Amino acid sequence: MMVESASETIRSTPSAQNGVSSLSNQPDAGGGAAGAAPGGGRDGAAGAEANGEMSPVELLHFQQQQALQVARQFLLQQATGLSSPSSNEGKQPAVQVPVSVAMMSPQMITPQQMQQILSPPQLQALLQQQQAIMLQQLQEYYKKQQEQLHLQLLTQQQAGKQQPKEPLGNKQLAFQQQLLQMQQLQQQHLLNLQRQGLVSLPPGQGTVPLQSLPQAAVCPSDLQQLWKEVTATQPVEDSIKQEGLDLTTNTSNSTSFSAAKVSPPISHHPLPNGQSTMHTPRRDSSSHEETPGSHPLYGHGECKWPGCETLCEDLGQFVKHLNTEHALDDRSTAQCRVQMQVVQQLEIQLAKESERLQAMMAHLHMRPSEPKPFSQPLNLVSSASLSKSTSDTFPDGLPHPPTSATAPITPLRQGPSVISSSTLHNVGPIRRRNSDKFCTPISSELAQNHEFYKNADVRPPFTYASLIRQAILETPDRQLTLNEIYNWFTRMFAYFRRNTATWKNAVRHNLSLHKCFVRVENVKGAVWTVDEHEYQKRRPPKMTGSPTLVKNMISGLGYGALNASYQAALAESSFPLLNSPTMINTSSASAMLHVGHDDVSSTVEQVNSNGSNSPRLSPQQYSHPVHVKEEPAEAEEDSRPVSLMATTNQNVTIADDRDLEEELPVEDLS
DNA sequence: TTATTATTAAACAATT
DNA sequence: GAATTGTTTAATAATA
Repeated sequence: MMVESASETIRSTPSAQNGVSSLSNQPDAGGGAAGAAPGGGRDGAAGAEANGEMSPVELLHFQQQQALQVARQFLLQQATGLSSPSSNEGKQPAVQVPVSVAMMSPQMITPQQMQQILSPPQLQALLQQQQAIMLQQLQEYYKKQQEQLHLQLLTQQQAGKQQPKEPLGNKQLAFQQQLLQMQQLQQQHLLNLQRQGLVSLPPGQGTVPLQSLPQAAVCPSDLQQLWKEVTATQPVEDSIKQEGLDLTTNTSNSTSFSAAKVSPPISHHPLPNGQSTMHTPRRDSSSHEETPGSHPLYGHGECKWPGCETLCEDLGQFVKHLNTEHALDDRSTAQCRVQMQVVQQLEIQLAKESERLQAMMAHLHMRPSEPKPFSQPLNLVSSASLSKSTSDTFPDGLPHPPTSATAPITPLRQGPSVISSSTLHNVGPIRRRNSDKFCTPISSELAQNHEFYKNADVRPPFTYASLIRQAILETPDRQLTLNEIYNWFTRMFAYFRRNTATWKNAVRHNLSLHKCFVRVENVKGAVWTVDEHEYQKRRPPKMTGSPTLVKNMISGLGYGALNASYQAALAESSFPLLNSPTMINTSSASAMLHVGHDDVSSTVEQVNSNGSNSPRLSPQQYSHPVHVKEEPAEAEEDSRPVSLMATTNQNVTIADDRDLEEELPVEDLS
């Protein structure tokens, strides 16, 4: 009996999509969770009107409170994605965090949307990037705060000279309190990171860095020493420089150390000065470099800077525009910060969902496989009940899931990449068609991301028809009952373990709608088969550029060209997926990539999946009576994954050649 | 702008 | 009678 209780159906309306998101723009939402910073209750008073009748100490307190408030707000924004603009913007330029509400609306992107936007490897890369960025940002922020504290201390010192009656102990105490507050903020932020899974901790070490870090950063002896040096007759700049750097180094090193220590997957190496660098994937690093003729912020003739969309005719003009309009200033910095927060929110959501998945997996008694950098929550099942033999899946040792060949392709085509309120709704209900194109042969994609899709609640980027066809073709008999198709969906994709009412209806609808699915009556019921001929007709090639190109590529260049095109796409993700690098034909590959992914996809997909599973069967099922199997649906569940493994391997390696030869006579390609 | 395709929802009938 | 299976229609969105 299918469990239909998971009625949390994702509606196609953007409002419903947004409603799923647990993100909140309400300050209290985040404040309740992460805003428990000590002394937070007084911020309201501190944030009140500054009447200019304060004593120097009060003024100092006020300033410190303001700094702390800003700091807290910033951290809360970091942790919870609050978009409330800082009310102290003008008063605290050193830590101004202007946040545009409109700019923050990307936070409403749901995890599902994000998953649809980003392919598994992109999610992974994004997370890693953001981890490093956030840590770096955190370090910089604390550094600023430390410097600011020193400045305030100097001010205090001068004030103390002017008013020697002011007891030094109070100021010292206030300063210590402030440092402690900062320290607690720091703690809390790191705790948030850890709790959200952004900084993963090895078992048994969860609290060690957290506790040791702030103490190491600001221990009482440090405070004493700091106070001594600040109150001494040291030059101001020296004081700031020395102590600030010391503290910063201390803090940063601690942060970096903890991050690097507790989260080995993060390529995050502390430098002596406390700054940190990260090893970004090659694809990312290359994307940040200005390669001739392209720029990551330039596309489709317009500037991709958030909220800009300025039209630039060529790259030169764009660079000029970039240097003039988006130079290093407060605005750009703020926008960059906002963008980071946007991404971070997505990351947080992903972490939450991953955590949820882990809990689900744990609940279902699925033991995690070997830890992986950030796909760890996505590769929990290696040999659980749902999967019979995943070790058979990729015996070639290739770095398969979730690194995908579609990584740079699928999501990045999602409309304008400019994040603005006007374009945000584009990432709402994303059609599966997108990724059904763009060089995504379903069998290969499934082979590479088999584990990913099976364990992660990510919607597979294929149409229902493609999936149904794949399900049917994977069976030796190439026929499935409806229930078996259901089972295949739920077995292969975690996503389809929920919203059953929705996708099952869609499956039935597709089976009935498309002529490529042929229903064959049986004594015990009916099974569904695939009419490959109809399936190919279902998506007539739209290759407008060169109608003969497909034939040339297939018959002339052979599968090498197809493979090359695929590899060319893969090359962008620096992922050596296919094991025949010598087959790259750059010209044909680029030609194919430019002609149209849809056709490539369909062609490859056809080539890949047709006949690869059971070569002994003729693909012309539509013209022959189908042998109706009689075994019960449940009995075959255990045996099918094995065949799938063999299938997926063949698809990636040698089966395609054979399949190509078999499929070459198909006349529908022209 | 239009046509095509995919998705989702829903109603309904037939079957189990 | 309930659940499942299968068909059909419609609305909506994305894309060519």
